[in-house]
Amino acid sequence: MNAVESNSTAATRERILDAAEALFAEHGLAGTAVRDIARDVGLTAASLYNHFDGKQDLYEAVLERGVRPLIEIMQQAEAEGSEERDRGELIERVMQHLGTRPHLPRLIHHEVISGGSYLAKLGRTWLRPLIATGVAEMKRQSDTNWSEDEFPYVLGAWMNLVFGHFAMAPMLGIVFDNDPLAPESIERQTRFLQKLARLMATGDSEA
Amino acid sequence: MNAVESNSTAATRERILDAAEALFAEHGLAGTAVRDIARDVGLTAASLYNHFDGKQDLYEAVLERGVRPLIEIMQQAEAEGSEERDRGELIERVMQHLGTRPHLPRLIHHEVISGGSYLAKLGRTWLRPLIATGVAEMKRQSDTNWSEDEFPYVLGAWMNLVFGHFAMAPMLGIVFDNDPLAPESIERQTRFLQKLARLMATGDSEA
Amino acid sequence: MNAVESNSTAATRERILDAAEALFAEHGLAGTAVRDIARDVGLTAASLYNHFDGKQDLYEAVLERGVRPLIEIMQQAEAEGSEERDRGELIERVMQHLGTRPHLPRLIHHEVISGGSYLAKLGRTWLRPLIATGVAEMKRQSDTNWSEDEFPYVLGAWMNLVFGHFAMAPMLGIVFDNDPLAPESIERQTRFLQKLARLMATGDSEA
Amino acid sequence: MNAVESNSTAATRERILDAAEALFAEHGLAGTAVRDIARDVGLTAASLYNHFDGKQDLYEAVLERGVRPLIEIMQQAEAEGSEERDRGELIERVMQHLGTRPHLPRLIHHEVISGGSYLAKLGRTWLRPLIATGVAEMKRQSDTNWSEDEFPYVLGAWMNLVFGHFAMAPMLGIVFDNDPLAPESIERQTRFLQKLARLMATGDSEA
DNA sequence: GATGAATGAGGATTCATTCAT
DNA sequence: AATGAATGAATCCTCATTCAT
Repeated sequence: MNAVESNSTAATRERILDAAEALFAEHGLAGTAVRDIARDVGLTAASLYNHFDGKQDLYEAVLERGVRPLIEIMQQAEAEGSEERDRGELIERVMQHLGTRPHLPRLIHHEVISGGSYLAKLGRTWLRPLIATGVAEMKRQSDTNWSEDEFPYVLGAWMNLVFGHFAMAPMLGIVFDNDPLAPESIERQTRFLQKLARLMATGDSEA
Repeated sequence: MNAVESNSTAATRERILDAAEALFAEHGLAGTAVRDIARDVGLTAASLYNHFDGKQDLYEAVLERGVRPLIEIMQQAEAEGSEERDRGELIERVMQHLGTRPHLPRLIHHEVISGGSYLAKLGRTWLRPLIATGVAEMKRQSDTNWSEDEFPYVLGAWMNLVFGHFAMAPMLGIVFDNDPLAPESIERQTRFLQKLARLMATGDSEA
Repeated sequence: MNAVESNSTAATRERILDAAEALFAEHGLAGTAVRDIARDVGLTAASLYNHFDGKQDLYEAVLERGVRPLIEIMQQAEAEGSEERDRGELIERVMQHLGTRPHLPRLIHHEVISGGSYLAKLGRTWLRPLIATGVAEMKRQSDTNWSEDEFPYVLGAWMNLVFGHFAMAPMLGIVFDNDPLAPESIERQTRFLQKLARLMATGDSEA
Repeated sequence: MNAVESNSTAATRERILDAAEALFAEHGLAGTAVRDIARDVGLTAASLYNHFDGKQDLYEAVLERGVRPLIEIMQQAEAEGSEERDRGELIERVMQHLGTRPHLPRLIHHEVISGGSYLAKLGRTWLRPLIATGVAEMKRQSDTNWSEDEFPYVLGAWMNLVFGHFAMAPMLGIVFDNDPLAPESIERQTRFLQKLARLMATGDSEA
């Protein structure tokens, strides 16, 4: 009974996180009402406080849950070493993951744009080490069009290209009259980015 | 005297737009309090209502004022015809303009991410025609690595690269420890994008 | 020029009173915005203050202008003496006047129901003397069904019958599917009240 | 416990309705501040929103609660059939009820005068059927002074006489120097109206 | 006499949060 | 764990009024 009970509450917690993620992604922290999150879960606002300490706490839990797998993908790629690693494969993994959690990029964009308090943690603690590795990696590669002081720009560009596809989806959908979040759109964007990666690295689109 | 008078009231309107632009860009529509905009202008919230019909109206005026010059830059480039036009020059013009109005990309990101009501107008009325021209243009060029059905992805990528630099500035600043909005950062990003443009078009970074 | 000028301002004053009368009658003092009155006259709210000291002042001017002719009708009837006076004729005169100023009864109802400050003046200064005369008059008449202590009820009934027709017009219109303010409706109501007056006085509908 | 709980919250709702009824009757919808209603109940304005959806909703609930018993009295009288029914008794019942809820007539007057949105419902849904029955009833009676096309005027007159006594109470109180809402005043007005009813029906005040 | 701009006061409503049940 | 009720703090907005022009 206890197990079931705590299963059930863990499930509730997760459902709250799901609802919150969707709403925070769409309306941002300020634009999302606790009551609306609760409603989407089938609860009262008061009940949320049995699971989270407050709106801010819930928001951070959503970010945490969303960002962690991304970090892990990057760290794993880093750990696998440069030999086995394939630029294209990393792109694919990240795109695949974001296709599963399409709210995440918008969530992060909101946070970044607003210069939220979670931003520093995100940037300094997680992104910076990864970037360092990325730069180190680029240095070791010889087949590149970029000089060392251009590396940050290359990495920034990748960040914008990958996240932008998801975050700007509503606009892209209108402009190009398709759904950028549909699996096949993600697939095509993945291939496009892989091709671009080859171009950027070697100037050879078939490399 | 009359000129001064209308100068003064027009100036007030402009000052309100300035303050609103900064706050909306940082906190979004929901996260910005009318009273805070007013305070930044040195007015009471009530006074704003002598100049705008409400928060929503003000928000749209800010977007309108911000987006219009962008559209004009694009339309002008389009009008100049393909001979005289230089890919690199368009990138430079847009980057220069956004350097002047660094709030704009965040503003647009907010709007896009939230799927705001202004979005449809933005996309359908202004962006789509420009995209159409862009696509037509790409078709006419032979020195390209891209097939026709990849064009939208190329154009989407450019949108994300240009706007992303400004919108994600807070994060980039933390990660790379510099100020992406500083003139020389913008300059370098411009050169980076121009180089990338050459790569994307021909696979030759020195083209 | 001066004469024209002051004519024109007097006319403006009157137009303001007209607009205010209509709005106050419909929405009451609290429910009417100064700006709406101004708009109906083609002015700005600020301009009203060139003609009236404020909302309250304007309201009282409207009441004053509306009530005065009523008082005069009553006083004139009183002055004419009992011989020449005809119950039916007084009813007719009042009904005719109210047909001309159909807002007045609603205006007065608002004031009465809210126990407004003008009420006491209205009641004590003007109505009470008239009532006194009315009572005296009824006493002198022998052809009546009413005892002396019923007189106030009779007079109150008349007040409600006459004013009610106009004040309750919106409801009567719905219930009976006609327009109680149309001249012929007023005409018929007048004849109805005259017949009722004969009944009340003598019990004889043909008297 | 549950019963107490739901008693307590239902009681709060009722207390809000009581306070709102009094204030709406005196100042109308526009003239009444939600905060004042709350204060009279011993609550914060925000708390009212736990019980009602807003000012308008509360207003309609007050009207609904007030009008329903009236409708029921009329429908019951109608159902009892004409034999057992006594004109005088219906008058008495209505007067007695209004004596209990003296705010009601002013409330309705406000609504009628302002042509409020509840008015149509009131008139069309409830009053019109009753009027139809009233007219049918009058037709069946032979001892009357009125022709068929006068019936609406007779019924309108009754409406004004009964409601007017309460709605115009503040003015009547000043003019006749008594309290029209005191039980004995209501009693006397009832007897006056009954006598008037006999006069109107047969021309015989002793019938 | 008319008006645009400014404002203090207030007014309806929302919101995050607490707490007793 | 869930909730109805309560609330202080905000938020958007309206309003009557003033004043310089």
